[in-house]
Amino acid sequence: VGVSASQASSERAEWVERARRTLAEEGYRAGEARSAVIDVLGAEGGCITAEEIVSRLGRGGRTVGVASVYRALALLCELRLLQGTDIGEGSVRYELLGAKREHHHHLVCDHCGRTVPFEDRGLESAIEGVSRRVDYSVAVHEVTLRGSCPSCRRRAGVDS
Amino acid sequence: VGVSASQASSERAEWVERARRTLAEEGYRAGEARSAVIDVLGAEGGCITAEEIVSRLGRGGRTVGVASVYRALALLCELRLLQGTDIGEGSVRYELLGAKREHHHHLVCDHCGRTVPFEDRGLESAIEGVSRRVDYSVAVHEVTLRGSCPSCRRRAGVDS
DNA sequence: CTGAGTGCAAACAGTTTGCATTACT
DNA sequence: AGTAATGCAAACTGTTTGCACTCAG
Repeated sequence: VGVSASQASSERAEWVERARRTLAEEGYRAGEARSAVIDVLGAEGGCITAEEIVSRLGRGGRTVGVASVYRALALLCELRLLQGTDIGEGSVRYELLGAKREHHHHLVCDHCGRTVPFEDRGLESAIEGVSRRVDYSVAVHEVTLRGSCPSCRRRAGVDS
Repeated sequence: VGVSASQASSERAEWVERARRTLAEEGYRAGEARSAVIDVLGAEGGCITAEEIVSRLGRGGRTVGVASVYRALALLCELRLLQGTDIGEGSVRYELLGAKREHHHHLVCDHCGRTVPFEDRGLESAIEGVSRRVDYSVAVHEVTLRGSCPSCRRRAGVDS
């Protein structure tokens, strides 16, 4: 359906390794919190919120302060290893950025909140077209599609 | 540039009138706060945050509690007179919904926060295409383009 | 009159910041 | 050793809620 599921785990492992390397190269230390956050991001493959990371870490026995998680996320964004997008749920979801700089967007279920990524070449080129035409110089873009996921639609009868 | 400026004031006046009528028809009372919020929305033509409405009201001498503003906005959204979109600034921007159900999206300046609406047929059809293809049933969509507005670009030299 | 609507202040959620402590390198 | 990184708690922002008061119908 033009929808990409989560990346292969090899890809995610590669991201983790690249993140560590980049951090080191840039002179940042590998502290407990930072490493833990990178591990979770790698394990999850992105599309995750700060809170989800904190709770996942807590469950895994690694107690990490929220502040450190936010600081780690901010740093990874700054180093272009991660990108945060506000899908309008009140919290930001973070996506791994690969070398391929793939653009994907989000499909959000208004009922259960289930969020899945998708990508579409036609959409990208339409956006490129608009970007060229407007007087802002566009650096990034975000697209969110909202509706009902298959299971909520089935469960609730009519959609939306 | 395919960018629509703000609607004609007649259109906004029409919206105000329709909002009042709809509210009355649905059995809601026309209290001070509610009316004031509708007036501001009509005067601004949309693309405004709750806080902006509060401060605009304050400046105009009408003291309205934040809570009432949020409640009025929620009600208008429920009645499909208004649509809130989270552009990722931390606050939600509200747009008047006309009978024409026009789709516009946002161009946000990452430096000064200046937000302008735009519309693009090609983008809409690309989105319709994706919507048809995915397994969610898509009800609404939001697109945000981020970058530098002309004046920030001029002021800061290089963009983004 | 009477309850819908309002304002205030307190509560909340997500995120950020100050600061003393910890632990990479 | 020395400083970057961390954790805690307190601050902050945008939004929501509880509750007594008020005013539109």
